[in-house]
Amino acid sequence: MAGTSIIAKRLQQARERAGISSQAKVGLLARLQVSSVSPRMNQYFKSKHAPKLSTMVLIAAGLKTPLPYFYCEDDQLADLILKFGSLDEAQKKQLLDFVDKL
Amino acid sequence: MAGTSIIAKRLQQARERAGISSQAKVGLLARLQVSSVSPRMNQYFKSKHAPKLSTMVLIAAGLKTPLPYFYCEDDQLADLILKFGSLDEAQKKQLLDFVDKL
DNA sequence: CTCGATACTAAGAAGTTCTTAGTATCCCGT
DNA sequence: ACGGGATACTAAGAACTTCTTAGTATCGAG
Repeated sequence: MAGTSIIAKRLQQARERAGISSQAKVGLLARLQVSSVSPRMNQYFKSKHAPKLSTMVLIAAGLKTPLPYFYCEDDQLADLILKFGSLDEAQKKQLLDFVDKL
Repeated sequence: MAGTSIIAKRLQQARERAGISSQAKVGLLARLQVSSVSPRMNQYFKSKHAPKLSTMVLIAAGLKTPLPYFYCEDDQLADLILKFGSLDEAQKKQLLDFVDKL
């Protein structure tokens, strides 16, 4: 049984944000094997099992969401990670400058 | 065999930052079983195996480093995650306000 | 060169996820 | 109300991964 449920919570949020109509379709975007994608994704969404890292990399790519987002318990930091991913290079630099001056 | 080597790279950086003299001692801080901590940690540092999530949670706590840091490929974002962890609540709020205005 | 500490490896034991084969539930159209 | 399709969910064994044991290798200090 999976220890924490960080991944399940973030998967659900990312799915909602992307407006994906089923758990299984999240797995299909990650190019997981069609025949088992539905129970497998359900196991992740219900945190019955934790996906191994290489699987989580595929899912993160499929959802176009930074990998560390799915391992982040802190909601504020999760939000920051998400927004960082949408910035252009100049904005990223600005943000890093700002944090150094705090 | 482990897919990526994100974790290994971040473990090494966190270890150096904390000034810990051996791979095994990182595992001891995480309260891993003494008898197998040395090969086990070596497997993580060399990315022969990937620690399961519940183990990585312990290691992150032992190193007083945010968990998502160890799953972050992007160096800029890794840096941001690290620094976010050291801010007080007021500073975190300032940072989140700033990113929204970008 | 020897010692202690650290790094590393192979291979089987132990534990986990992944697949198969379903059932359950929800919602919509008739 | 009923049937059908889509989605959600579960048990249990197959397949695969990590974890443990039992070492060897390497490095630096004395």
